[in-house]
Amino acid sequence: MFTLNPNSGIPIYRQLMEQVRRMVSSGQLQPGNELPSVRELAVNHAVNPMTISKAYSMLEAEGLLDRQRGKAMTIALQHKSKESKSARLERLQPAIDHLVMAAHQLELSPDEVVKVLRQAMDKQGE
Amino acid sequence: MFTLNPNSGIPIYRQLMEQVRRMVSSGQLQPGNELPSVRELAVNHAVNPMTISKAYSMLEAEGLLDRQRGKAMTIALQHKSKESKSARLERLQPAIDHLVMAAHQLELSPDEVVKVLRQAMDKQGE
DNA sequence: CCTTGTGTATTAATACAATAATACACTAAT
DNA sequence: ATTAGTGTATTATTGTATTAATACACAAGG
Repeated sequence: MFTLNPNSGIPIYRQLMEQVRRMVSSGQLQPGNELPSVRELAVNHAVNPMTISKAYSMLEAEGLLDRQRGKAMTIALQHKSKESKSARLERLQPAIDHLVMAAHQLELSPDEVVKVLRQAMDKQGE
Repeated sequence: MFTLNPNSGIPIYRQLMEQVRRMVSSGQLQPGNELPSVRELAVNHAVNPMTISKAYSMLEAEGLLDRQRGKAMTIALQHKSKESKSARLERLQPAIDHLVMAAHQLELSPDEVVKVLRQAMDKQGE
């Protein structure tokens, strides 16, 4: 469900927070939906449960998640179920900017970058 | 010359290492070229000199940089001046992969992503 | 009731990233 | 020779990320 890379340099709990935010933004996670349990995610990704819990707690502090004792975390009910396309494009912007910077430093043209991007995006189911 | 973001989560010295590697890969930095001084970069980016030095030292350990006492770091002479397009595309791949993941989670289509990517890339000089 | 499953608090330990303030060895130009 | 400019080593300190091992309070189902 999530992609956590322990070697990317980005803290694991931040990777998870970003991905939950994005899936809520798109509506793949809807208000009321339960998130995977802390222990399940921890085992699946070979990570300490407290690392997952830290991400969940911070998302709750943001108001994105609801917490009920003894139950799984859920997407906060008062949250808009799907953001506009422009809002989602804004969330994409950091990844765009990073790619553009890398492409310029590598002296790769827009056409070349777009080509490999389309190849990567078309591999939907794999 | 470089773009260092202290809030990205990625360690500053790793950001710098990646960018030097890319600019050598493209030939924007050629064998024998001098890098900006540690102190200059540190001041420009409001960062500790030792953080820059750490990046330089690790790149020297990789064989990418040459070091002469009392002089600026230079791009290693025995380094191929420009990598092939396929090698540069490989270096771009992590940024592509990250963008693709984000786009899927945001449920943005290839066309939508390509559109904003082209807009961002066409802002060459600003 | 009891068991299993929620998230979380606690304490300790480890590792890493970054800063700060000095100091050193060296080069190059004045 | 002096000065300014290289990178680097050193020591100390701070903050953060992560792991580990327990333990707690609660919910839900048998």
